[in-house]
Amino acid sequence: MPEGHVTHRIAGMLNDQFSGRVVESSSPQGRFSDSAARIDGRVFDAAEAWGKHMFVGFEGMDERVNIHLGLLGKFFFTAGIEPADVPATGAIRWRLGVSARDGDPHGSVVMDLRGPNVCELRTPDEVDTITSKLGADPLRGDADPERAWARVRRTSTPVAALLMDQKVFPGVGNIYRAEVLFRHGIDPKMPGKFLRREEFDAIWADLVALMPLGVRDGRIDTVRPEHTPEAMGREPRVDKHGGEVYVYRRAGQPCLVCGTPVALEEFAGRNLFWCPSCQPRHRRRRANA
DNA sequence: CGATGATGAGCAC
DNA sequence: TGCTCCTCATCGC
Repeated sequence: MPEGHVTHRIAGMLNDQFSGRVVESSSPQGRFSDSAARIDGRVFDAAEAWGKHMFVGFEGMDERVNIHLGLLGKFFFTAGIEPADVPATGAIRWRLGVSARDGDPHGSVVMDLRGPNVCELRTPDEVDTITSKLGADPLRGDADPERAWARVRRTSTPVAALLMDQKVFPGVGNIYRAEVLFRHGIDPKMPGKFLRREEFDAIWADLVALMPLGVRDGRIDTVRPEHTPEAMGREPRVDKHGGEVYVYRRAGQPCLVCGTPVALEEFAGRNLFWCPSCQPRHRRRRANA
């Protein structure tokens, strides 16, 4: 259930909680037996996030475990992973590839990984290959927006597709895509080459500002102060995705800004949400290329 | 109690 | 573009 904020949030939690600890690892479903066996009994070193990918390293081991949650994967921790819940001494246990039928993590089991797309060992070269194919991650301090702009400015690909392209905006997923386009009043179907530089800069700056809030809070909130439930005197959003948003999964409901029903269309196999009024169909513009 | 869909993405055609 | 894989809450009968 992850966009990049989840990957970065969990990498931070692992580093906070498990640094220097001996990890005992199993793969109850057998799907990730190789990875589990390789790290079993090793000392956790550090986890690093790149977009939606995570790399988990152990002392004395060049390879790292590459985890990608896909659409359905999720981490579970004992009782919210407060320090008090992690046994102070001895080995801690991770279960890589379990289901709800195996029960929630308990006792010395402090972390479960359910349903990830990927949980594989990677050599340093393989890690480089993966990360070199990703664009500049707005959640990484060293991210250079010129890499994304170089692609955006010269393609007829719609911005809605570019935002989902991990080679351009790694870590961005369906929620951040819909919300950032809404926040800047941009037609999702606008070709990248029609995006003005100042619009691109505003989108990039917004991702750099918004995504860390998702990392901090563990949910995606994108509404501006004047559109919060308190400010508008409306009921808060109740669905379990949690965050207060403008258009994501609000098809048919009135736009929080103008009241127009939020639109929904299947686009490249994914649900695309937008406000037809706040994000009017683009007029042809001078191309950037 | 089966069907559905969902914050993803690689691959075949 | 469509199929595939993964999990499980939610929905309709």
